[in-house]
Amino acid sequence: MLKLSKMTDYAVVILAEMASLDGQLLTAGALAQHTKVPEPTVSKILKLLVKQNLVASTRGSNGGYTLSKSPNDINMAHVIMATDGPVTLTACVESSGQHCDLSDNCNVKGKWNPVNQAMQNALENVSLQQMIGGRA
Amino acid sequence: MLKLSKMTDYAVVILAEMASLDGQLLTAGALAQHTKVPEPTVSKILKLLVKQNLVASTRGSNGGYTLSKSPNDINMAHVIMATDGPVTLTACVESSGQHCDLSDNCNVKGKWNPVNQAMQNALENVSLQQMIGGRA
DNA sequence: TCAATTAGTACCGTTTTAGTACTGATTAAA
DNA sequence: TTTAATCAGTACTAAAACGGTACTAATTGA
Ligand code: FES
Ligand code: FES
Repeated sequence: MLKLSKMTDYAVVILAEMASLDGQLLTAGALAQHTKVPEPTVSKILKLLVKQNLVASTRGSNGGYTLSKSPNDINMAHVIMATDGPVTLTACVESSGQHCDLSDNCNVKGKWNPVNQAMQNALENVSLQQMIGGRA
Repeated sequence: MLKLSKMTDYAVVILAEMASLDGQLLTAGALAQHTKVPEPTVSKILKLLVKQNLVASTRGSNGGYTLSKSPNDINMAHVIMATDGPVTLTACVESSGQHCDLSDNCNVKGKWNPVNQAMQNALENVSLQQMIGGRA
């Protein structure tokens, strides 16, 4: 249905909360309370975001999470990559690595690539800062 | 994963085949043979496309399907609408009609709307003609 | 009447997704 | 050194979405 997963939706809400309290080290539990997203899910998402270096974690007692970049430098394409994997509109997009059954006698082979790229670009041009209402 | 369904993928392949044989009345079976898409699936997709007035059907013996518009006037957003429903990136996009659990204290409410619109526009600007390789 | 063909609906099996649970590693503080 | 808090990683389960199929009804030309 050309939709984002709930994970991505949640991830943006969580990131937005972190941005609004920038600099603070927040635990998964605290973020769950603030955002009303179930805590185990928050934890799961934060781990994914750490892997993409969108947030930094501090382990141990008094640990927590904080943004590892400025909200201006975090874009939606990157967040989606973290939670849902790369943007690949169809199985036959080059970057997908997958093989399409129809590729032998397909009359639209490769034609999705530029469309896919356009989507990617559009998402890269939306920053977390914009998602929390800022202009820049 | 921000991907299109296989249905949409197939639909475009089928439409492209129809475009390349423009004017001819083609049965679901014939299109299945040409495209290698399983026939029942072809039938299902054609029915969806008829509902959106992208193809016209003729019933009865010697019946079949044909494009109801020029390939220039068929765009990907419309095809996606036929096979997957409207483009709604997240549950909280205005046009989705759905209600988001987090909407009460959500700090990114409504912020997906322009992004969603950008996607929609990008898809509207890709015609079937372009998908079959034509410039215009 | 008969055969071809689309229309509509309903169903099932598989895959994907969301959510949960559990164990292990790290760190600060008592 | 012990304890408690916290993140890391993995594995599992339940629910939803999706792809595919089957079946019946309606339409039309011969
Ligand atoms: S639909 Fe996959 S290669 Fe064309
Ligand atoms: S995430 Fe749904 S309203 Fe904000």
